[in-house]
Amino acid sequence: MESTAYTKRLLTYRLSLSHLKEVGLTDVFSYLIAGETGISAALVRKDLAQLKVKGKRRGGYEIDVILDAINNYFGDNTINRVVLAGMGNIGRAIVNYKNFENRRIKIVAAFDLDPAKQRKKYDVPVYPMEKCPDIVDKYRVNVAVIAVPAFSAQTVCDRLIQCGIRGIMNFAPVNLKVPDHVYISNVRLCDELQQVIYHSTKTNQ
Amino acid sequence: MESTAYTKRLLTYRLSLSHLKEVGLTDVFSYLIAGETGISAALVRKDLAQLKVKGKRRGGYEIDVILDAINNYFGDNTINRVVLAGMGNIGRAIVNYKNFENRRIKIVAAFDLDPAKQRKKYDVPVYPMEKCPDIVDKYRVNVAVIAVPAFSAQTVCDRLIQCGIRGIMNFAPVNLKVPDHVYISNVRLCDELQQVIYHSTKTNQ
DNA sequence: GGTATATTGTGACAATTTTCACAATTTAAA
DNA sequence: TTTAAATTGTGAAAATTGTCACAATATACC
Ligand SMILES: NC(=O)c1ccc[n+]([C@@H]2O[C@H](COP(=O)([O-])OP(=O)(O)OC[C@H]3O[C@@H](n4cnc5c(N)ncnc54)[C@H](O)[C@@H]3O)[C@@H](O)[C@H]2O)c1
Ligand SMILES: NC(=O)c1ccc[n+]([C@@H]2O[C@H](COP(=O)([O-])OP(=O)(O)OC[C@H]3O[C@@H](n4cnc5c(N)ncnc54)[C@H](O)[C@@H]3O)[C@@H](O)[C@H]2O)c1
Repeated sequence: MESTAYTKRLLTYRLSLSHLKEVGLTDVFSYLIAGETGISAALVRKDLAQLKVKGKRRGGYEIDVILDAINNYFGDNTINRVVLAGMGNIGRAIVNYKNFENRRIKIVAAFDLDPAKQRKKYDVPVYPMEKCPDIVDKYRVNVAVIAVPAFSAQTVCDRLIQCGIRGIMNFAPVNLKVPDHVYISNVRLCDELQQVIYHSTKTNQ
Repeated sequence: MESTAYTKRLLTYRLSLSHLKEVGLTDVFSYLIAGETGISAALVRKDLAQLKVKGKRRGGYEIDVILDAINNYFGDNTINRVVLAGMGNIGRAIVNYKNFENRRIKIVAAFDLDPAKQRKKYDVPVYPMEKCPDIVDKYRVNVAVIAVPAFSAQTVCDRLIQCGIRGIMNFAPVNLKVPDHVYISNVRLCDELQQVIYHSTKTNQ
C-alpha cells in the first residue's frame, strides 16, 4: 500500500525532526520540515495525514507526536536482530557502528569463511557459514547484511534465505536472484558515486 | 531531462550486462535484461531507445554496444578524481576498495583531523583539512565523499564546497544544506537497513 | 522464395505521485 | 468581540512514470 518513497520520506523526516528537537524546538510547521528536507510542504502534510498525525491549524505539529508516529510505524518497540555475512572492510564498519542501537537494531552475529577472522575478537562473534542455520534459528533473525565479494554473494544469499532470512541489505555489486517473499535492498556504492560524478559534471558549468 | 531513476537503471543494466558478458554472451534480448534486473522488458527497450542504442528486430541488442553507450553516457573516458573526508571505518573501506578503478574513479586524497591518521600509511595520503584547498585545486577534484561524524558533517561540507567541490556522497546522517549547484547523494545506511527490516516483517508471514 | 515466428520500437493508456489552490479553522491582536 | 493573519487538510489538476498492445520488420526454416 505505502510506497517505498513514502517510507523513505518518513525516515528523512525523522532525521530532521530529531535534529530540530535537539536544537530545542517542540513544534514545527510543514514548511519548516520542507525547508529542512527538501520535500515540498504540501507533500509533508499529505504524508503526515497518512501517518494519522494531526496538526493544529495555525499551530503546526508537535515534533514528539510525529517522532512517535514514525517510530511506531517502523515498529521500534521491538529489537530487530540482524546477521552479517562477510567481515571485511564494509562488514567491520557496520559491526563497529554504534548508532544502530538507537534504532533498536542489533547485529547479533557475523559469518566469514576466513578462520583468522573467526578467532579475532570483534564487537560481535564471527562464525563460519555453517553455523548460519543455528544462529538464525537461535536468535530468530529475519534480516541479513551481505558484505562478501561479488562472486560469492549469490551463494551466500541462497544460504541465508534457506536459513529463513527474509530481508537483505546487499553491498555486493550483483543483481541477486531471490524468491518473492524476500525483500532486497541493494546498496551500490560505486553506482552512487558514479551518479554523483555524473550529476556534478552536468550541473551548470 | 533524464530522471535519476533512468540513470540508476542504466547502471543496473551495466552491472547485469557485464555479468552476462563474462558468462560468454554477446547479444541479449530485452526480456533477458528484464529477467536479470527485475525491470520490465518494455521499459528496458524504452531506456535503450533513449540511449540511442539500436536493436535488431528479432536479433536483440549487442552487449558491447549497450555497454559502450552506458560508459559513454557516464563519461568513463576521463578519470574522475575524488577526495574523502573522514578516514574512519567507512572512509577506510572506501579507500581500500579496488573496484573504483574499473569505473575510472580515483580517490586522490583523504582528510582527517586526527594526526595519527595523517601519519599512518594508507592507500591514499591523509591530510589535515587545511590542505583541502590546495589538494582540490592541484588535482582538479569536483567530487567528495563525506564520512565524518554527523556533528561535523555540515562544517566539513561547507568547507569542501568552498574549495570548489560540486558533488558529494554523504554518509553522515544529516540533511546537509548546500547551494543549488552542488549535487548531493545521501547514503543512509541506517535508514536502508531499517527499511529492509520494515519490509521484511510486513511481507506475507 | 515464401511463410511462420520472434523481437523491437513506440503510441496510447493507466497508474502513481506530486503540486496547486483554497476552504476550514485556529490563534493572535486590535 | 471582532477582525486579520497563519496554517492545516484535501480535492482537483498536473506531471511523471511505467505498462500494454501491436504494427513493423528481421530472421530462420521449410
Ligand atoms: N569497500 C567498499 O568501499 C565497497 C564499495 C562498493 C561495493 N563494495 C562491495 O561490498 C562487498 C564487501 O566489500 P569489502 O570491501 O568489505 O570486501 P572485503 O574483501 O574487505 O571483505 C569480504 C569479506 O568476505 C569474506 N568472505 C568471502 N567469501 C565469503 C563467503 N563465501 N562466505 C562468507 N564470507 C566470505 C572474506 O573473508 C572477507 O572477510 C563486496 O562485494 C564489494 O564489492 C565495497
Ligand atoms: N560505520 C557505519 O556502518 C555507518 C553506518 C551508517 C552511517 N554512518 C555514518 O558515516 C559516518 C562515518 O562513520 P564511521 O563509522 O566511519 O565513523 P568513524 O568515527 O569511524 O570515523 C570518522 C572519522 O572522521 C574523522 N573526523 C572527525 N571530525 C572530523 C573533521 N571535522 N574533519 C575531518 N575528519 C574528521 C575522525 O577522526 C574519524 O577518523 C558517520 O557520520 C556515521 O554516522 C556509518
